[in-house]
Amino acid sequence: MRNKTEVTIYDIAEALNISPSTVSRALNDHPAIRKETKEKINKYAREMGYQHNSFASNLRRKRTNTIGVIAPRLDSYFMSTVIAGIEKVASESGYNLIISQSLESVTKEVANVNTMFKSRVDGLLISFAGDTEDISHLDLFLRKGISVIFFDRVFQHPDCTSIVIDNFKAGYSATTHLIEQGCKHIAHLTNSLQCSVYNDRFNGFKKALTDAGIEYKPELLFNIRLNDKAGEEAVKKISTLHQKPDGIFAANDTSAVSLICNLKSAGFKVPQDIAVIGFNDDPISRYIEPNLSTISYPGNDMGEIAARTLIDRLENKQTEKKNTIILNHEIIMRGSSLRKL
Amino acid sequence: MRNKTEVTIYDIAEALNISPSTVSRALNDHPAIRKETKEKINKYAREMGYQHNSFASNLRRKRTNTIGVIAPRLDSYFMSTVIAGIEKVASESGYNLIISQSLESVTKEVANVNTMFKSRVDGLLISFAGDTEDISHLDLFLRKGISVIFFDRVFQHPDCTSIVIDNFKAGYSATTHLIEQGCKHIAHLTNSLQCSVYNDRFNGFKKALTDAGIEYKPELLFNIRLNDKAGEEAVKKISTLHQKPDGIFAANDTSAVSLICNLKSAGFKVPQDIAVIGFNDDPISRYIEPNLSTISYPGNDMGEIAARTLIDRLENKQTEKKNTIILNHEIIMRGSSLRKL
DNA sequence: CTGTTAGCGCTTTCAT
DNA sequence: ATGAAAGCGCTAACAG
Repeated sequence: MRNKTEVTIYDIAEALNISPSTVSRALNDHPAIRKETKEKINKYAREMGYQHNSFASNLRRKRTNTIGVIAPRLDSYFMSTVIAGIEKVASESGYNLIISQSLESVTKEVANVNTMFKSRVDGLLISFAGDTEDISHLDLFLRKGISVIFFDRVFQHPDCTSIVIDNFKAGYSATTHLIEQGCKHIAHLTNSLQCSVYNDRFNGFKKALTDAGIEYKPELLFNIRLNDKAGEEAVKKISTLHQKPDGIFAANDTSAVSLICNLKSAGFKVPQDIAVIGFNDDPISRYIEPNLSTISYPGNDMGEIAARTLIDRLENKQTEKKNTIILNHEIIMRGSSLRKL
Repeated sequence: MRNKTEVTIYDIAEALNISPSTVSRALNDHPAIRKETKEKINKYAREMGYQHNSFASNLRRKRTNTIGVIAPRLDSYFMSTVIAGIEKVASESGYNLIISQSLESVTKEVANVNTMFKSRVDGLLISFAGDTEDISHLDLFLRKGISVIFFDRVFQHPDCTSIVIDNFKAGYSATTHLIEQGCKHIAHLTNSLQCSVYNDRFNGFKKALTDAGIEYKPELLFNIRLNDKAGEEAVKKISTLHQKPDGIFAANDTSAVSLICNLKSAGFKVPQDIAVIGFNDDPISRYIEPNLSTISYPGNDMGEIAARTLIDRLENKQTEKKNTIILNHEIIMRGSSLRKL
């Protein structure tokens, strides 16, 4: 497909009667090349339509200037802001990105990790699938000393920095907010607790209850898939309960919105009968009626910091090596939880 | 960072006392290698943790087995389904993906195209930014005979196949649906008409009006950015009109949903005062109240077909070379447009 | 400041 | 069915 007549540094060298190494250095802005020489070379290279061949370069330098990103899904609002943040920092620093999604399956995650390894990424950013139980699939990276940074859905590992928000505290805040609104019988809608973020939110939830003198009732913990069908299932579960909850903390906005819809269809008033708070500050939270209270999640910051941390390490600009970096969250109060309006 | 002791085909060759070429062939499942030899080599390679070095391979073969994808945005529901479709077909056929977004800016699009070219993708899939006026930035691809396929937001070009839905027909259907619901004074909310999809929808809109004996009124064409602020601006424009519209066809769901919210805040009843139909069948259309009528847009199919078309061409499995492939759409009727319910 | 030279790891023609 | 050898385009010692 490609034309055979690619312009190489040899062509430039020959035409300008200098050596290929000088051309290479000039093109890479090496300090030890005279300014005029550089200009001459750059000008000619541009004229000839020279294109840097990164394969040859990578092969030689044993680096790729590429960062791998693996996320559970790409198509949530939160994740798309994270990716945007990563992309910004990476491209500013001259790194390319390879992005893939595990679709919440550890099997695909393992495959993705292997692909990233074969692509010889210089470093890896990863947020784990919901059913990932251990991180031995990262061993091939860690054994070779290739940097791996976790974000959002993390595990504890001595060699890997994690970028997170304080999900415990956020879960605590969300629950406390419902309690302050007069809720006494609060349910929690969440995914498998295997996943760090959900487990932390759940623990924050429990602690808030305890601190308020409310007993935690296991039948009010709904473990379901937090997608757009979540509300349906949750309402089904609620209908089987003698005492209905008067407040629900949903661990993400997708499920919270679905929940509000289904609660309304089932005849519950939100927030009068049941108050709802979500998690993520997804734009949809501003369209549902009543507008959804939620926890804002700084996706952009998370992406930028994750990428910056990785790149600093790649370039040995290590500041202090922290094991966990915790970002701030905020609670956003809207109609769905404001019972005393 | 990387360990120095990468296992190469030379290491394997030496250990097994055969030539590197045989190892290379065996690893690539070349037919002219004895089965036992292959097995021996594969076994040893696995044991030694051999990893194929695609840079060396790419350098030598002058192919990358990589497809580039450029989209205006990654974070819409529609686009994420397209990407999912592309990824499925590409990975099934052994191709990697490089994905980037133009963020609706032709400047960034040009930069992305150049990056893709430097990355030496084997082929390119592209959907254009809203302000792209011509496609001369693709010349460096076309001049070298590298395949480019357009999807969704397309231009006409003799060398490039376009994968689209029939936006004219869809715009016609959407408008006709409003007319059938009794609307006589219909507005159209759309982006810059420079963009193929919006222009076609607009023309369908106009034709439907004409066919129904309704005069097209330029003051009912609202050219604005179709984001979550669109509704606000549209309602502002509506408030300046003597005769309010009784139906609005919005060219995407994001703007339609924002519009419904703002119409309601402004005291209009939807659909009684103003009926609304959107475009895309974004999940949010099922949450807004009343639920949004819309046009379903087969993102997954579009992605799969685009990738398949490109890969077939890369591998010279060209069936008939079509210039445009048109996918079917469907009209989805929900509450927001159903005035006679 | 610039040139010489030797690979990086792989594929592939040509030869056997 | 296998091997020898050349070279993809670039970089980086080392030498001057």
